[in-house]
Amino acid sequence: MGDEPGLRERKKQRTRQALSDTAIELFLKRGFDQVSVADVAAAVEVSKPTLFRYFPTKEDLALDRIADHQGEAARVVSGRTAGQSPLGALRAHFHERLEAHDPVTGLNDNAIVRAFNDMLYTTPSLLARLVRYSHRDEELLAGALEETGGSGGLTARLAAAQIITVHQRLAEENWRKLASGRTVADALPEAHADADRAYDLLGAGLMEQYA
Amino acid sequence: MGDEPGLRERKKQRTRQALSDTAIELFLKRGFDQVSVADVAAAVEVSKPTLFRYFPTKEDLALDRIADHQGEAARVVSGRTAGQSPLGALRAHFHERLEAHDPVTGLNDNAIVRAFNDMLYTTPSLLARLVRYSHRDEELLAGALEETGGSGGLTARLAAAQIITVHQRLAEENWRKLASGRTVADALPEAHADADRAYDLLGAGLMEQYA
DNA sequence: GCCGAAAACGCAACCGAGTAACAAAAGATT
DNA sequence: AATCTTTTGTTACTCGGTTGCGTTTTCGGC
Repeated sequence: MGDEPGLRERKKQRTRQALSDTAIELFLKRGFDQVSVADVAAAVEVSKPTLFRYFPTKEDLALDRIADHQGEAARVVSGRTAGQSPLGALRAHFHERLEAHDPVTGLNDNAIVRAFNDMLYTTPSLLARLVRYSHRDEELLAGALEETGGSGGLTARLAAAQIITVHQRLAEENWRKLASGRTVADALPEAHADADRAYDLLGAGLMEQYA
Repeated sequence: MGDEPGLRERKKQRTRQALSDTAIELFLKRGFDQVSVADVAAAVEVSKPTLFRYFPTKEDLALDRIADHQGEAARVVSGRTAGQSPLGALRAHFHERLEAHDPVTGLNDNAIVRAFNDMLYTTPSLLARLVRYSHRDEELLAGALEETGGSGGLTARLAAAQIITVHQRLAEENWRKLASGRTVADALPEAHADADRAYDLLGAGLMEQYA
């Protein structure tokens, strides 16, 4: 019953990791569009078809590093402490991530993370792929919300869509702050305030402002 | 000072139209991925580079027909009657479009429109391109909302993002209804109810349900 | 330790989207 | 009619992604 991965599996993991690492390194150094998949394959000493056996598209090659965040929002809702509301849990979690300078919040000035975010937000095809990822996130979140017995399926889907969208815009806003040269320390209080503003809006609706 | 379009301009318009029409016809008949841009160019008796001088990507070629809806939400807000709230104007407008069976609502069972929507929602690259269109829509709407003096820039952007997202989900929901074989007449009342539900949610927030 | 089945890989050729360079044609201008 | 400008066609190329096929590598049972 020795259930260790086995040699084959370990090699695959290593190849996969090498591809992702090398790709990101090259992308950050020369720019996403200035690096061909053939370049990456050559650098890892692997054939082009092999590369595509690991990653379905060039974009996935670049986004692998953030793919494990899949379903985070759903997990936060499902795993919230008793007596906590879904929205409350999400809000608290976002503030936590902000405090931890989690790259997903857009608020992180590690050089590599910043370069990565810059690449993300300035490369249309990556942004498009990212949208597909968040679409999956949205479905998962909708599922989790429906579990709470809150309301019908449509309501859950609408709520999930709004929440995921707002997260994206908050991250984008934070990235913009840093892109204009500010430091994390400087922008952090504002980021918290923005998040509160966003969650107040999500919770209480747009009526006060726009009706 | 005769300012009529001139022969050259007229020819260009006609070529552009022919490209879009022929492309959509072929796409609907054989499927987006089963038609190459070379096929379209050949059918219009135009060279491939010429085609790309009119449409930057294959996707734009397919989406040209719906491109004129750009900025509709923003126009509704800017052009609302005095005393009407932005949210109220958008809600009323959506109900109107629903009643008119406007394709943008997803609720239209004309054979061609349905085939077009099916193509849209089942072709990832088209969906991705559509996302970019709505991103522009969102910016325009955010601008219009800011004009109303409602609130700060971030609030306007968040509100715009939520509104556009909700529109998309409503259209998707309506498309789903028809895709499962129902008729417009049958689904229309539900679609109105869904829209009201969505706008209630937008206006009053998610608090009642999820907090 | 050996051997057969699977899995993974490399190679080479291919397809389709999109672009560049330059020459040819057609509309506009005087 | 001669000229200038805009648009077009041709050819050839790059790059992302796929396919077919033969070869190597690992795994499992013996």
